[in-house]
Amino acid sequence: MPESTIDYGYLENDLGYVLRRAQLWVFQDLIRTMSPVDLRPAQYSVLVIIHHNPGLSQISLASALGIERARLVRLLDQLEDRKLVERRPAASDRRSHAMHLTLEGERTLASARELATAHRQACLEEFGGQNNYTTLVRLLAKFGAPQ
Amino acid sequence: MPESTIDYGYLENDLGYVLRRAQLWVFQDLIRTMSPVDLRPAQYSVLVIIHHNPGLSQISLASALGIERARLVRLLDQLEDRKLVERRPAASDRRSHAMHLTLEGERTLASARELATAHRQACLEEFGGQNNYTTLVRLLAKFGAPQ
DNA sequence: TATTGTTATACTCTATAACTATA
DNA sequence: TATAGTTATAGAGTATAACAATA
Repeated sequence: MPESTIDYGYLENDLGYVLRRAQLWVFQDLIRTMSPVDLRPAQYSVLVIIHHNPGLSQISLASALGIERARLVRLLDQLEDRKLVERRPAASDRRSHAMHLTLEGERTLASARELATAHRQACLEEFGGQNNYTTLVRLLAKFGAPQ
Repeated sequence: MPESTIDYGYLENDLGYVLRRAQLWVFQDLIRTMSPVDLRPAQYSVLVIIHHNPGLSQISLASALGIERARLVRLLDQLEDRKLVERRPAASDRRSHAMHLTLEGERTLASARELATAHRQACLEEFGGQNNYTTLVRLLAKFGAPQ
């Protein structure tokens, strides 16, 4: 039975359903385009946030990414094993770590950024142009955004 | 260090990042509002598709949902254990199953539908109105949609 | 040979609770 | 007491490969 005969009911007007389909597509394309630097979406976003906020704590980082601090620990373990990030002792609070990118981390992020350009272009084309893309990002940014 | 000092860099203009944040919010709200009928988003969408396409095969169902057929097996096992769906032998192809909702499955879906109304209302309010919601769904439906 | 459903495996991600060392 | 980081566990979801029954 071909897919074209499927009736999606009200699911095709369900925000959760279309969000999931879209995110699946975008993440798969991101994973594919990032494969030369071997970064998954979560790892990439960790590097971006640390780059723009050197010295921030793990709890701030987890909050910015919208993930649990327990999940962040293993993410950072992997990136630290690959010598891309560093946990340094925080000056003011000895419980806390100050997160920094290593030189290689900065280099990897720079490469990732170039690859991200190709990914963004793929999204633009898949989606139907700059205007729709911009509108979409603007509308989505209102949801669950860290204030 | 308060979150308000975080610099998200270009991440806040990254489609994958905002998609993930939005989906997280919507799914969490959906899980919360569906808790009286104990259905997760994937389970709910299974019931919806079967209801609108009684007798369809597992492979068609998996394709409609954008999940692997191996993943669907366990989803259906759970729902069948709860007597919400039935795998019946397909008339034309003895390899295949014809999926149906039980009477209790139809009742549960009807309850879920009513709860979904509250969820939709929560999304509308979180997001900022019917117009934005409709625009968003329309733009997202172009991504990775089954043709 | 190819397809449908199944089983198995490995990995990612989410959600929680509890522990330690500091505050 | 509360907080930052960690460890452990359970479940959900994703991605593959292989298998039996059937086409």
